[in-house]
Amino acid sequence: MLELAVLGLLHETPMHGYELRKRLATLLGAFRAAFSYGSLYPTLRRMREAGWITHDEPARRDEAPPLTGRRGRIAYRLTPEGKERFAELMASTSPQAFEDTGFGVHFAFFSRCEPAVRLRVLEGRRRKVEERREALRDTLQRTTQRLDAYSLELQRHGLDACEREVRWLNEIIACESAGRPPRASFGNDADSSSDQPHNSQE
Amino acid sequence: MLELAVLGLLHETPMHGYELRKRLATLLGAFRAAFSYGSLYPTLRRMREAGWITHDEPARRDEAPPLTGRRGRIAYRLTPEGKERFAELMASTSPQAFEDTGFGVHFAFFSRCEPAVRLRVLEGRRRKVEERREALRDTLQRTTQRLDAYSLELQRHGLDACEREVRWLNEIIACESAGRPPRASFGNDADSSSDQPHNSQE
DNA sequence: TTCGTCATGTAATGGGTTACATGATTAC
DNA sequence: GTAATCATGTAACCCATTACATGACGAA
Repeated sequence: MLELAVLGLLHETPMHGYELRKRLATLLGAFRAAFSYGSLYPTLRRMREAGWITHDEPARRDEAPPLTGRRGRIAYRLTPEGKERFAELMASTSPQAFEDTGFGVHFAFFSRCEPAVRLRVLEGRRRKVEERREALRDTLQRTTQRLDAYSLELQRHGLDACEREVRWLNEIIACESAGRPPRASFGNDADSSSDQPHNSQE
Repeated sequence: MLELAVLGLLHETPMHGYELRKRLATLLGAFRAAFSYGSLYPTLRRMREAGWITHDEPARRDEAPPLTGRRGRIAYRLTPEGKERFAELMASTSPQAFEDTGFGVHFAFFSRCEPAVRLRVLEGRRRKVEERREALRDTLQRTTQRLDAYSLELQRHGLDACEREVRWLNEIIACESAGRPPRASFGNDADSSSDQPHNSQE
């Protein structure tokens, strides 16, 4: 997941580790705590060795220090192989992609991938959530189980969350099928028609 | 977490590994996939070595096979030290206890612990979710960030989930303060007044 | 000069998963 | 007798975390 997340962010613009981590924190904050440096930096090294990313030479101190002068930073950018790798990971239908975190990371980078891939991920996720929902309905109906009040409440809350997510997914899938990004209600009506390269409408 | 979960289940009645896992799967199914045997059995061994649990001798084949005849099963039960350990883990205010999974496990065993502990866990969780909620509101308001439509939608959905959970927690906290278990709406009106040892009503 | 934040990294550890190996019991 | 499921376990690995070490830079 970290690898995909890094590829996703660098897909747009080069960045150094520290910034990468901050951007990731806000981007994935809806469903996950920030990744730690202890996993980020080793991952960056691995990815560099694998050839997915390169780092521009850090600005040397003996040359003119760049603007605000920060010097030790290492800006990474995607290689062509990295772009391929990104597409590959986004498209992979491994069960991981439909788990909470995996799905979240995929979703966050949906604008960087093809509509067909988005649809497959969304439908995979929906299937998974529906399964969980059915399981929860089962447990709640078979009161034979005699769960205590707290466990029951937990199941109920979980079921509610599942139902809600399925509805949400359905909305988004509907948008996708209509060939447009999700509802832009709620303030931000500046429709960015710029980065929608993949839709011929049909 | 697995350790706490096992202690929690065995708190009620002895059980063998396989059953433990199934029970856990339905009990925690609302927010987590089942634990694998690969983590369950080693954990059971660790816990036995630590003295939290013991296993009754497996029924010997050369004696009368017990009823349906299953033989290899090893039923574990809690030792007094295990009970203490359970109370200790339930009461610990480590940040872990307020994470998604950690909180879920705690909540699932609320009926096995004291009201004061429940309240602390619930309030800790609420604080955590509120923090996340504020962070999400921030990101959504500072549209300066120029997130794409998908990321925006993700944040929105996340924010919604946070708000919902806070409301849910508030309900439950209200019940706790009133000295009664969560609302028993929705069918199961067989009020089990049996296992509520801690409430004098006030 | 000292403190906070930016910035990069390593070592040890943790808490789980997957895949595998084994065998008893039950139902057909 | 054979397939499904019950039941226990090990070994290898994975992906991340915590704690630690280092140091530059800007502001007080």
